[in-house]
Amino acid sequence: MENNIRVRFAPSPTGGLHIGGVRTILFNYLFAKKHNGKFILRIEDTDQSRFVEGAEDYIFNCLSWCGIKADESPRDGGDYAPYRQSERKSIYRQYAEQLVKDGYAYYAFDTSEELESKRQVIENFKYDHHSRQTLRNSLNIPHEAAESLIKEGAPHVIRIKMPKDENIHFTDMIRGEVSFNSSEVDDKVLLKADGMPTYHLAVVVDDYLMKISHAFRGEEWLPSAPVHILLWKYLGWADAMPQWAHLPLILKPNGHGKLSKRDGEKFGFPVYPINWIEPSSGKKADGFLDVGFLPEGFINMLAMLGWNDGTEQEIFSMEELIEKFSMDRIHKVGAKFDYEKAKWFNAEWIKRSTADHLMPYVKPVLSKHGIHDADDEYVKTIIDMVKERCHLIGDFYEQSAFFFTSPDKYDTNAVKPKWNEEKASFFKAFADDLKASEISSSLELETKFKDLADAKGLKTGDVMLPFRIMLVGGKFGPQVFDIAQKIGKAETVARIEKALAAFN
RNA sequence: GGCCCGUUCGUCUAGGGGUUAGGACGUUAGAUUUUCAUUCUAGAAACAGGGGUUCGAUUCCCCUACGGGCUACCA
Repeated sequence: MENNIRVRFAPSPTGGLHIGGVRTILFNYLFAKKHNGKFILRIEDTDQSRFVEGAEDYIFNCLSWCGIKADESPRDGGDYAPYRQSERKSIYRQYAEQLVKDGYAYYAFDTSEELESKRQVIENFKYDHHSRQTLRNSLNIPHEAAESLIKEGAPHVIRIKMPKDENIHFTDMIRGEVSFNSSEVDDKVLLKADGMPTYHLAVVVDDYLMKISHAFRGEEWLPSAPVHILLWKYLGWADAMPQWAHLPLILKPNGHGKLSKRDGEKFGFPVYPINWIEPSSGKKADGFLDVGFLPEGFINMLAMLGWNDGTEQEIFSMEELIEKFSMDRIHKVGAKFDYEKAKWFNAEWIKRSTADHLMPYVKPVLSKHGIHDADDEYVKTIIDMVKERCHLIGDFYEQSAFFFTSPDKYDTNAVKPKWNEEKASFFKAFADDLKASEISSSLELETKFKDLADAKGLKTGDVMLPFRIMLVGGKFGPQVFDIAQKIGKAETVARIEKALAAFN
């Protein structure tokens, strides 16, 4: 089915893509897919001073891990290439000049330093309809003078000339009617001195040229929406203007401000999908992938932060999200991030996943801890045995290491106080007994264990825990006889004998 | 400061003129698991405040308070 829904997002490769950005992208993507439209990814790399090498790859890696693929992007191509703003530089100037010619914008020659010093002297200084008459711009100096200044190569920017006291209103898909008074908004720079456009110009020009139908972005853009609305009008494209949606922000867990990149370290949870090396400090910040999230759990958690389908369902796959997604159920308010709940989503996904699906995630974890050559089928049965007690992928190591290696340390506090000669002799006899017999099921093993305990005049309960400690090392793990059966008779005997030596 | 957006358990949220205000995370207690986790059962826990409108307001309107966003030649 072909339609004209074209949704876009434009991340900037200036710093890692954090979860707020990913969620905005996710909502863009869900809406596009829901309506059989196209999801377009443009790269906002016009701020060269903050551009970070490798950051664009990083964005694509993150999205790929999340299972989000753009229909058009610098990587995937499309009808409106190029998709990097830096490569579209030549396009923007002509539109900025057109605005100047039509009287909607002007050249300004003030340097950043000059404006900065004004800001320090004048409280709440704004470049607006009041102050522009006193500043160095083409509205105040003769036309010819301005022209020649530009010819001489004098540094200049192009600013929008915001009208005085005009009511600018538009309909936001999430907030409904929103209105601003144009006098409140300053004369934003559209084209910078280096010839690059600012976001304000670029977003309008690109959205127009790329035939974008829906423009979704974070709530932090709401105050500059009037600039963009005016630009659509001034460029004569009012009829083609996309529908707007300003998505709520993700807030810090304590509610004080929007979640920032530094909060990961501060609060002890990841803020990036996959690990990101902060260019300024060289510090590596683990991502959700690194701490053991499944992409399904991550996406599910993000989607539920500010959206729900109106039922009590909380677990959604990407396919279900696409099917059930609707704009009118997106919240207006920012949501505080809750890492505990995030982990719960992940645990649910681990429990619901098959061993086959989990294999590629679990294997590297085991291998990191030196468990390399385990048989795949064996690992799969182990995964099914322990997955319900794992919240993060890394938990698979602690929960299953004893299936592969004999414990080196024992929780002796759990055994020692009640340890005695009788128990020692029971285990010795049990080990000897095992050596001499064929065991095929855990039930058979259990019966043998209990019978022997009876014969020795011991309560089964008194020797169960020591047995577990011998096999596992601690008070955790699945059914003890299942473990014994899994690791096999020889290994069970070996572990009993090894532990016996350690306990005495 | 100005402008904009918002406010239901600690957190994520459902609801909507008359409800015992529902669910989930977390938390507490209990059961199951002779361990731990899972699972199950039960409990504590919310409509920011004040004015209207109305027979009736958590729901609609206004004000206040509080929170968030923006206020760059950053996005």
